[in-house]
Amino acid sequence: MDLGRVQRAAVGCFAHKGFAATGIRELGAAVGLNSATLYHYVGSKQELLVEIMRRCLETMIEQGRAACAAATTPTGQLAGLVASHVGFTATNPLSCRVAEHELRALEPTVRAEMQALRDHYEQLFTDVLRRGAQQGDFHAPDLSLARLAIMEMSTGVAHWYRPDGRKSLAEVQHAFVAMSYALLGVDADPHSILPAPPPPVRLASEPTDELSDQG
Amino acid sequence: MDLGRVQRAAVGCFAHKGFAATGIRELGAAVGLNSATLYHYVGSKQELLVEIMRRCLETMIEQGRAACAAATTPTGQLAGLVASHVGFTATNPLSCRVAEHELRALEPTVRAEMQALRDHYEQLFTDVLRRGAQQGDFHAPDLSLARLAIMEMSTGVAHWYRPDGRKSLAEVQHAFVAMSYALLGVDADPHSILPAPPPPVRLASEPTDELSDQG
Amino acid sequence: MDLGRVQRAAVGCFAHKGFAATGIRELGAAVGLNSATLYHYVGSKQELLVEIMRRCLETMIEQGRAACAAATTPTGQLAGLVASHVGFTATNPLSCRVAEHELRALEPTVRAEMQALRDHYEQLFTDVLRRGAQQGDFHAPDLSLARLAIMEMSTGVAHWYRPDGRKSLAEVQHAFVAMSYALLGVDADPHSILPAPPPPVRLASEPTDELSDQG
Amino acid sequence: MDLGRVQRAAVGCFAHKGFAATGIRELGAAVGLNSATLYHYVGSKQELLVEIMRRCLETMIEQGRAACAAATTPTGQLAGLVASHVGFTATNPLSCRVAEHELRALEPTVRAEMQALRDHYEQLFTDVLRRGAQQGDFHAPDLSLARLAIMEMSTGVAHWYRPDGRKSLAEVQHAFVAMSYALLGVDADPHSILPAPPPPVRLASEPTDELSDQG
DNA sequence: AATGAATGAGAATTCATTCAT
DNA sequence: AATGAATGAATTCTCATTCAT
Repeated sequence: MDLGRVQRAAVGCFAHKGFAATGIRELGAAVGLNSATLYHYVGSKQELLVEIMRRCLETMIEQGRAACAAATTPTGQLAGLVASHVGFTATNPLSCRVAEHELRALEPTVRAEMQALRDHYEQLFTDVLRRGAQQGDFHAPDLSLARLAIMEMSTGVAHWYRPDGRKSLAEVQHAFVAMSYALLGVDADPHSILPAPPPPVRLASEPTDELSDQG
Repeated sequence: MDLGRVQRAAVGCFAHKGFAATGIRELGAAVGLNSATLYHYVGSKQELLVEIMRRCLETMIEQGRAACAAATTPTGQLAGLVASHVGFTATNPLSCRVAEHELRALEPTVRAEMQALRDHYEQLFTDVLRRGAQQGDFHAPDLSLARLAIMEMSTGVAHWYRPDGRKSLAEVQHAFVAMSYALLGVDADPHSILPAPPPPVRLASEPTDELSDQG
Repeated sequence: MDLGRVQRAAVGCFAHKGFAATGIRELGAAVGLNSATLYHYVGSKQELLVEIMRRCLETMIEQGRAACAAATTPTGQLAGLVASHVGFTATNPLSCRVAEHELRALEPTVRAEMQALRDHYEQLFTDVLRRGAQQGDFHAPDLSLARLAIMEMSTGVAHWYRPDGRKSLAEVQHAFVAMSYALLGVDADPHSILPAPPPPVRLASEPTDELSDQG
Repeated sequence: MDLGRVQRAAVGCFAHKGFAATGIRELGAAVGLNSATLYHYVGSKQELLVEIMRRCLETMIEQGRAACAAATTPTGQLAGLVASHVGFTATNPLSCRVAEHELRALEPTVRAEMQALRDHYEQLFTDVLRRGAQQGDFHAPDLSLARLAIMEMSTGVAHWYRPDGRKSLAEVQHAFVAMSYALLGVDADPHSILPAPPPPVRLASEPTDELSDQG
């Protein structure tokens, strides 16, 4: 029994029913513990959520930064960012959904902290887009609209991606890079630019199967 | 005092705090009623949510269908669908968010009903895309991926659009049609194809100002 | 059903079992209410205690001040104070015990407020003793020790007085004035000095019989 | 690590927060032990309290009896009893407060046992007073009232005495004997009668400093 | 001697809902 | 149309205690 299992059960429940609708007893049942025992692993229901979200957002930032550093041109960096984002989201769809939707469940202080992490992450995209536009690589009529579109469609991967689905992760990543290029009027071939994306990182909080998230 | 006000308060609360985290007393307070009095307007908390969601989804379908009927080519129909979707979402962002996120709060029976409405709505997009692909108007490497991307990015409008923002609604609609065309490899000029979109419909459940959704 | 009944039940329980050991369900049962219904009358368990204590202490101060004002000499004022204190304590023994013992159950802020009221009350005694000593009416070797002794023994009335006991309230009051005089070396006859003490004030929080404080 | 330290921590907590409001984990923390380890020293929370109270009450009885035996006249015995009581109370104020207030926390059986000890102790005072009255040494209008007053004011020492205070223990003892004489109309000089009181006994359960009773 | 993990019972409080007025 | 009073069920979290290690 370890914290990881508790987090996985929590993410399973939070993603499917929402934080507020998930009871602490339910979480205990999902890992086979009395609800009181959960408090040996977790300070409170809210702290449990915060740890999950923080780790998720911090990892996204790390991965995004690494992807930016791995390329030298804005075009390449954007490809890396999108591939990283899609890869991470597809690998940790439930954790990402929780991190996306449950900001509102947090008390103001921690909410601000988490919001800052998310803002920091989005800034990676904003910066790359700005640099690419300055260099004349991107030709979108409205850059900030394009950024929003790219981020929304990529984040949406969490809503439908299944690891056993019709397309491999690499294919999905490639398709989203191509779509991002299309949105930005980049005529380069994504294949030729995108470096082999690093293997996806799986969070400790991401449920490993579909068994633990029922209820 | 009427049902509309109750629904607007509810949508304000549900969108900002989530259905499960919103108390019935809180809703009463938001419209200046004792919680018991709410039950004169509403059968139960869940029914309140269901009515809101149903009206929202049904209207989306209506509008989507009308947009399809107003054009004769898949290219034009897609433009109409996207413009309609963006227009509706931007006009009713909170209602749309509720309809999008709170399916999970419903009991199985109604949830299935609502899910069916949503599926029906998405089918409008799927159909247009299929027809357009058959006619050779759309050239996306993966059509279903393109559909998901278009829907996610358009629905995302609910997350950031502000009526008093930098861009007019018509501009945003136009930009999203253009981006959809870009994703589908359509080289037509959206301006020349897009019929003047009908004026946006505002739901009775959509809060009218920013005052009622605090707390 | 009113707040008074709730307070009486609470004082009965708090006096006999202590605040911390008294459950909210128990309180509900004592007044014949579901525990949830208690929250219509009371903000929280702690607020219930605070209201009881505040009213008790404020009344003690009022009564003590009135007793001081009713006499012109320190000797007479002391008699009035002691008679008032004993009368009030004997009339509201359970409320007084709660006000005496449960300061520790309060959160720092309210505790400080209640402590201030108690200090204020004790100051009445301190002032009278000082004035009497200055005038040469009191001849105790140590005045502050005498004050402590007088207050402790008078407050102790709450621990043993029974309205149906062997002595009438007036007799007990008289005896305590006499004992206070003895402690202070006053040789006046209490009978001749003590004005007829005003009828004792009964708090709304004081249980009216021995029926409601079991459990 | 020994039982004494555990008892001292317990008395510190019980005196300041009350038995019911003190958690077993808190006690463990106060002595630097895991709460489970406490159960090597103590059978249960209640047993811990009982041992403390029993030892306290038994010692009071012993000391009181010895004081009575050390004098031959009721006047002298009373002086001894009061001096002993005040000395013991001032030396073990926290233990005495616990023994005084927490009877109510005990289950009926042990409560009866402890109550019997307390009754036994009070009987020492009652007996001396009765004998003194029979011999014409004491002239109080109401003897049982006088006994209550003497005991309450002496026990009250636990509420305010500080070893580093303005008066020495011997001075306080002497003052209380003198006040008792005053209450009983004894005109003897306490100085001439009171035998040198034995050195005060300190209980193993009495906290040794002000450090251990915080929290 | 010491502890981390575990638990059933119970703590205070809030919930959606009902109903007499 | 509106509400205060009422409640059973549920909430998060803490309790004293046990036990394998």
